[in-house]
Amino acid sequence: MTKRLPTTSRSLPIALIRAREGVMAPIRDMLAETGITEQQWRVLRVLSEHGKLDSKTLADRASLLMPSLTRIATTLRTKGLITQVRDEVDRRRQFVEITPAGQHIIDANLDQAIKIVDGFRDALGSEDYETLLDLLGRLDPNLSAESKDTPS
Amino acid sequence: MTKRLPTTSRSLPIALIRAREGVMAPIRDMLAETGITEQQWRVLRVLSEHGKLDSKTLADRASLLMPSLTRIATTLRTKGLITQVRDEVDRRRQFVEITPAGQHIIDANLDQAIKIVDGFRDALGSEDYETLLDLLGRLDPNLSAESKDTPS
DNA sequence: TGTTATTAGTTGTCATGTTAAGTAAATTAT
DNA sequence: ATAATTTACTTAACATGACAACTAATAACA
Repeated sequence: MTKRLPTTSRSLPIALIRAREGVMAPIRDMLAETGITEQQWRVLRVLSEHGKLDSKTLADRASLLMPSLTRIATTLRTKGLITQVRDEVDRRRQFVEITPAGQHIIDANLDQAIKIVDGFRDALGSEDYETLLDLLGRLDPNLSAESKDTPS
Repeated sequence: MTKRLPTTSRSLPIALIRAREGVMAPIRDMLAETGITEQQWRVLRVLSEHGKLDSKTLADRASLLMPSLTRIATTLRTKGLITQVRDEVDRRRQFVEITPAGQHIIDANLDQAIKIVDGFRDALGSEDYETLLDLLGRLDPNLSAESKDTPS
């Protein structure tokens, strides 16, 4: 009998997809009422948390590829949720900043977002929840490689 | 001080995205040489494992939405990797089956796919690897709800 | 039997993921 | 200082994800 890949139900890639789907569903539902997507929410979140950032750093922190960020930024700018200004020193770069309207969306949804996240922590139990985050982190090449800081 | 969402680095949704990216990257690289996408590979895998299936079941097992499967099936049929035949009993339904050419792609990449998957298991250690799959399963509504079967 | 509801798939639309190629500006090397 | 290279995006093209609307066929029901 030859080697076999694990059954789809025990396949790591598929397990990750399904878990992600399970987690994102309620978040998407919440955001749908606000009219923004999950990725747009992530961008606003990062900007709200870190303030003005250049596109590269923003893309990295929001786990988005640059082409995606370019389009998302266009959308968010059109919606008046962010502003973009070119760096006068290095004119290739661009800084992105959240607007009051954008911050308002964060403020209006933060509590519910926290509840959803807490719901998953409760469902797993905080111990297993932390274990899961650690294990997932070990699959992230950007983390497992440079074992560093990242203050909680 | 008000409540705050976890930092992106400890955010479950983002951790899932990044872990998925870390796992899929090498698999995508492998498949790129074959000219098929990750989703197309999943479809072929499921068909190879379960034989002829109706679209609904296939979509479910490959974790794809029906609209996506419709398009993927068109692509795979064009490439000659699957065949589709209408169910003569219930003419709404359609059966999908892998062709020898499709099976050939599976055969030609299975060993390497196994190596990649085993690589992650080794990296985590088989104990943590199983723990991870269990925890991910608990985030999947389709599993955590109907705690049943799924023989390994 | 005729109407209605349900089911299996398809199609349309918009937003992203992904990769490749293109642009403009800054940096390095000769 | 000029050419080659690198960097920070942007644009293009194709495949999916997600959701809504639509078609065809079957099942339910009055």
